[in-house]
Amino acid sequence: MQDIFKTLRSKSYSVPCELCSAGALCIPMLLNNKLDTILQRKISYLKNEILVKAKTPFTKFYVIHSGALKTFVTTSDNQQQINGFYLPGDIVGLDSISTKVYNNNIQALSNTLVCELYYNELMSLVDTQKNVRDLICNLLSSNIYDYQKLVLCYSQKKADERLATFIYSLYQRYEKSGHSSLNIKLVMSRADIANYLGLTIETVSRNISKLQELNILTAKGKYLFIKNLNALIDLCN
Amino acid sequence: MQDIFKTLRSKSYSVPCELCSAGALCIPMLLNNKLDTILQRKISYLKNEILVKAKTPFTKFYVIHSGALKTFVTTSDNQQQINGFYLPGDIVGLDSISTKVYNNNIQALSNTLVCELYYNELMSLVDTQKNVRDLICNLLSSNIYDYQKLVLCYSQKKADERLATFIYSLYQRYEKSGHSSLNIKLVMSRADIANYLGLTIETVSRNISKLQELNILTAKGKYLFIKNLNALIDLCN
DNA sequence: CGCCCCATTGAAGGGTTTCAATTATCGTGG
DNA sequence: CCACGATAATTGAAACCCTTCAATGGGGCG
Repeated sequence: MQDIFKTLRSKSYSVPCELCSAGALCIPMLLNNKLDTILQRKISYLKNEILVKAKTPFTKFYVIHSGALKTFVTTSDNQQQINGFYLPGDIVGLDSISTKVYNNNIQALSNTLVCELYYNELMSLVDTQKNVRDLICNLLSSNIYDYQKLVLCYSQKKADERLATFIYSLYQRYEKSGHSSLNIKLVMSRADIANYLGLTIETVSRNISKLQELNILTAKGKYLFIKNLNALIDLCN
Repeated sequence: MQDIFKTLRSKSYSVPCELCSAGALCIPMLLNNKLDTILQRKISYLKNEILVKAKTPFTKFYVIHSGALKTFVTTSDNQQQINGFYLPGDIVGLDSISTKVYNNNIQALSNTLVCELYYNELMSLVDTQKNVRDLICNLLSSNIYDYQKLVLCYSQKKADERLATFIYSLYQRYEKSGHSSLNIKLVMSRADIANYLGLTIETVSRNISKLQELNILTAKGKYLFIKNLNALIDLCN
C-alpha cells in the first residue's frame, strides 16, 4: 500500500487538447489557423496565486491544462465560501457572461497551466461557425445540469454521502480527462473540502476515517485509494 | 390583517411579455412576424398535470406566462427530489440542451399558462440575429450564476437561513416580473418547500413559526406577509 | 532537526430529524 | 351554505447527527 502512495507522489494530472472541454473549440480553430488570435496558450500560475479578483471586468475564460483552481466569494465577515474546484479540461467563468464581471475570486490550488479564451473573440466565431455555436450552448447547458445535480446533493445528503459524492465526482472527472485511476490525489486541503461541502474540517476528517473503516477507501494525507468503487457509488445516491 | 389575506385569495400572478425572461426573444420575433413559427402561445395545463416526463426527448423550452411549475427527479426508492420552482417569466429546460433529453419531470403546481419555444428553430434565429445569440448566452450564463448562489446557500446555511433565502428569492422573482409586494402567495406546499430545501416538513413549519415570533413576517396558510424585509434579508446573508 | 500548519480524535452542546399527536385547511357532497 | 372526511400544517418530546471546543498526532518546509 505504501508503494502506491510513493509512486503517486510524482503524479501530475494534465489534459490533452482532445479531451479538454474546450478542445472541440480549439481544434477546429487550429485548423483554421485562428487559434492564436483568440487563445493564449498555457500561461503559468503559481500555487496560491490569485488569477482573478471578484467584481473585476469579465473578458476571458480560463481553461485548465494542468494543475487546479478554486473559485470562492468572500462573505461580509471576510470568510471564504468556495463554490467550485476546477481540474484539467474544465473551463472557468461561464457564470460571468451575463454579469459582465467575474462573480468569484479565482485562485490556483497548485502550480497551474491555463489557456485563456477571450469571450468577445469567441462570440465572433459563434457567428461564423455553427459547430462552435453548438459547442458553447452545450457547454453552458451541461454546466447548468451539473449544478442541478450539485444542488440536489447538498440539499438532500448527509455528511458521509456528500463526501462520497465529492470523491466520486473527482474520480469521474479525472476519468473523463483520461486519467482513470482508483488512486486520487486531493489537490485541495481538508479545510477547502469542508468549506465547499458546507461541513466542518472535523466532520470531513471523521467521515474519511469512517470510509476507511467501511473498507471503501484508504486515505493517506492527500492521497486516496478507492478499494470498493461500487460501495462508494452506493453511498452517493 | 385578516383583510390582507382575504384580498389575496384572488391573487393571480402573470407576466407581461415585456418582463418575461424570453420577452427579449419574443418581441423582436414578433416584429419580424416570425413568432408563430417558433413559439406556441399560452398553452394551458391543469394543476398537478405532468408536462414532461424525465428522459423523454428534448425539443422545446417552456416559458411560464402565469401559474407555476416544479421540476423533480425520482430517486431509486421512488421518492421525488424537487430541484426547481418556476414562476411567470421563467424558462424551463435549459439544462436539457446538452443531454438532448429532459433531465427532470415537469409538473404544474397550479393551473398554468405556458409558451412553448422550440429549440431547433430558436437556434436558427441565433445564426441570423446577433441579439438573440447574446440573449441565449446571457440566459444560460445567468442560470449558472443563479445555481452557484443556490449551491452556496444550501451548502452553508442553516434551516432558518435557507427558508429566509427561499422566501426572499420568491419576493425578488415576483418583483422582477412586475408584482412587487410584501404579500406573497406560496404556490407550493410545505412538503414541496421542505423537499426542495433539503429539510423536513416539521423543520420548515417550525422555522416559519420562528420567523413570525421574530416579527419578520406573518403566515396564514399559503399566504405570507413580510413585515420586516430588512430583517429577512439579514437572515439571508 | 525543529517549527508550524494541517489533520485526526474525543467529549459536550446545539440543531435537525424522527415519531407521535393535535389542529387547521381544502374539497366534496348533501 | 354547511358538514364532513381527507389532506396538510403545526407542535411536542426523544434520538441522532453535526458542530464546537479542546487536545493530540503527523507531515512538510526551511
